[in-house]
Amino acid sequence: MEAETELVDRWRSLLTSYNIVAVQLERALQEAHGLTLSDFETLDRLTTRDCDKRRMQDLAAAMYLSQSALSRTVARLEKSGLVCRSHCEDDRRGVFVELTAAGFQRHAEARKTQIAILGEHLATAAG
Amino acid sequence: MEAETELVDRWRSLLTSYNIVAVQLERALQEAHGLTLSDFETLDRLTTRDCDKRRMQDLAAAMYLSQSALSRTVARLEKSGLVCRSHCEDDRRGVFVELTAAGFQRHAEARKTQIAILGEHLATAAG
DNA sequence: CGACGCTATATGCGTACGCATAGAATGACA
DNA sequence: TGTCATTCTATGCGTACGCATATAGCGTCG
Repeated sequence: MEAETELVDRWRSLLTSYNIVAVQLERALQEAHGLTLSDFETLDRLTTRDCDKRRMQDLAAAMYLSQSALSRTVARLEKSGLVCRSHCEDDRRGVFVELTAAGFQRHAEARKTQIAILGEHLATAAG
Repeated sequence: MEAETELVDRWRSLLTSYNIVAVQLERALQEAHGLTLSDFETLDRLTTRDCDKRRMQDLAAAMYLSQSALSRTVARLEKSGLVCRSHCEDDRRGVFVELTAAGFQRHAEARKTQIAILGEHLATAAG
């Protein structure tokens, strides 16, 4: 089947593009801001929506992380003072995650790094 | 800058596409064949070249893995009997990695799973 | 030959991950 | 109200990862 090798080639290409960018981005965010890629993505989800307060499940649905990984990511961010968690009043199983001022600021700084890395490596990677 | 948001959008798109496929592929390979995505990619690199015997450094260069991760991946594969390692005679620092018969077979089976998952999720993911 | 710098691979260590499950709160129904 | 299935988040556990470093072999220059 020719379709099979074409499919595999497309995947290989996606894999390569992703990793070229992700490796650089991960390293840059860690060194410059002490953030994991997941940390940054989580902050990013919290800024790019209309409301800065979101339930865990909404975040989880929008992200690629497993539920447990997201829980720990938010725990890390809270420990660093970048977000805070509060119980939802209507449904007390739920947890709201909210950006702090420090979280806003850290995200804004990290975004500059992100843009720089993307400019440097995404064009190359994506062809 | 409009160029910035366009750049970020492209990255977000790449990130999403990659993860949709990678998550499914990782799970399917693990469940059906007991292989990590890295395991499979390593086997794949060993079959798709003219020669089935490659040095670690050649593998490392072709892959996204760090050197240490590749070393451990090959160790796993050897423990499972899918590859074997042998010292290079010309340069005894070097290590050759060679597919075993079992490795060939496992790869061939896993490739069917790969194709199936790609067919199912790559089109959707890549749009 | 001997010391030194360089390269190739392996390993100690700490971290983020996913899976399975625990724990807490909800809603429905007897 | 009491029970029970369900939903939402957190956590125990084992695994793969990257970074830094150890180990082993190479080549050069004296």
